[in-house]
Amino acid sequence: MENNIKFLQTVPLFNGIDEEELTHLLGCIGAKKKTYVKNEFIFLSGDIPTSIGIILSGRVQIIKEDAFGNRTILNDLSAGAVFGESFICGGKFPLTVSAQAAENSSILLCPFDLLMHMCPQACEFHNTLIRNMMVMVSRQNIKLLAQLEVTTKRSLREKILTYLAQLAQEQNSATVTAPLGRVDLADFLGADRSSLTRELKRMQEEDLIQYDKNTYTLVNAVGVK
Amino acid sequence: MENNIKFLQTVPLFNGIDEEELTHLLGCIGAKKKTYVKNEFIFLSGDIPTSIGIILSGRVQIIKEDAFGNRTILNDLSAGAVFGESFICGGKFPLTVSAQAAENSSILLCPFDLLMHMCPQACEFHNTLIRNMMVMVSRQNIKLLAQLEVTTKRSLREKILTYLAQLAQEQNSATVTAPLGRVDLADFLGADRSSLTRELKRMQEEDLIQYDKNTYTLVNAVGVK
DNA sequence: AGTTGTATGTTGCATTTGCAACATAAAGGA
DNA sequence: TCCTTTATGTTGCAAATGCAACATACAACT
Repeated sequence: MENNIKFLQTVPLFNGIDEEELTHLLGCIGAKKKTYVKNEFIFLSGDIPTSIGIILSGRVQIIKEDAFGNRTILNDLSAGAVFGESFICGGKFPLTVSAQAAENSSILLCPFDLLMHMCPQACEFHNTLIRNMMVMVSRQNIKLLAQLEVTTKRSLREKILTYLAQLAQEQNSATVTAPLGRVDLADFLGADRSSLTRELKRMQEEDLIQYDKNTYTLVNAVGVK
Repeated sequence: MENNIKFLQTVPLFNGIDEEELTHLLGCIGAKKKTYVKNEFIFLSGDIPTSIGIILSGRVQIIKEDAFGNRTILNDLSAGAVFGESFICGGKFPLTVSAQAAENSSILLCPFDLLMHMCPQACEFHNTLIRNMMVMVSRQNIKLLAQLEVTTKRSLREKILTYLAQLAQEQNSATVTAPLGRVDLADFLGADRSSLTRELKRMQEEDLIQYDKNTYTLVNAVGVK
């Protein structure tokens, strides 16, 4: 666990909390390390969570599956990311989404339930933790708004362009590398995979974009160099 | 302002903060009441906000407009609601959305910028405020996830059914009243208004739903009475 | 009541899109 | 290396959908 502590100190959630405090905290609440194989579910929609998850290594996707088997990827998280916190911090809501290991992953499960709901005087760094959490959830919020901007677009082409424009802004380049393959990207956009490929091809033919695998270049992009 | 204090005490953000503290707080940070006429913008996309808004009366919509003039309604808020907080609490991000008065409204603008970023020892109730904010932003997060569930649906019919199912769960009834009219609902679903009307009509013909104005009944709904 | 502006309903039409089915390519394991 | 699995590309087709244009209904204001 010791080498994990060093890593955990770099995680935004534990900003401003020193090594001893962190060691004490994790022991005190009974955090447990657990490994998951690819495609294994970490949290399941419908459960009432008591722990947040912190990714020590690997990759986790937050997904939503409906009765028809349609899958939507809501988030794609890598080492250092925290998940499940909204449902804990909002006050014990049943999960409306699932967390699934996108590859073999090592997760630290922290029973934050008590921590978030007990009296604020519990520990001196308790308030720091809540403040960090507020910042993280707020940013997550902004991220969700960005995704909504994509998914509410009326045509697939607009969705693709909006998504690529967001990546371009993040990566500050008109040539961007998407973290998702075709299957996952289609799920993210809320579209059919074959429709996505088809539209990408059309857009390339019309010289709107150029792409190879998961690298895309916006041609005549405005606002980015 | 006195009668506003009574009202503000009922707002979740100020949970656990008593009248004197609240009066002091608002004076200290320089909160200002301002009125807006219908359709007036309160916050504009691109601005870096320094205040959060609290609705004293009226109705405010959080919207996103793109270059083509497509408008998406991200949220529809009434008295007591707070907006703009994610961009303050996440750490001074430029707004990616706008806030617009949906009817004549009275708004309390609270310069929370400093408050959220200054040293935690500022006031004794400062930590209460941050905790409240964390809970609110987390819930907002869950709400955004619900909206994503709707907008990522692959067909308009599924979007409508998902939206109505969510309302049915909230209102615990198979007959629900939507807070949005056709125009706004179409924007919310990310669809064309005429397509929405057409699909609603078809669904009624197929006896999936029944509706009149903004009241909808799910026929053969599962999970609700 | 009359006027104006906005919300809503309706319809034809071209286009987009999901869906299914199949081919090919790439990746991972035995 | 071979085999299996998964990802990706391709295409035909029917259905869904955006769009434009217009009619009607409703609400607000004078």
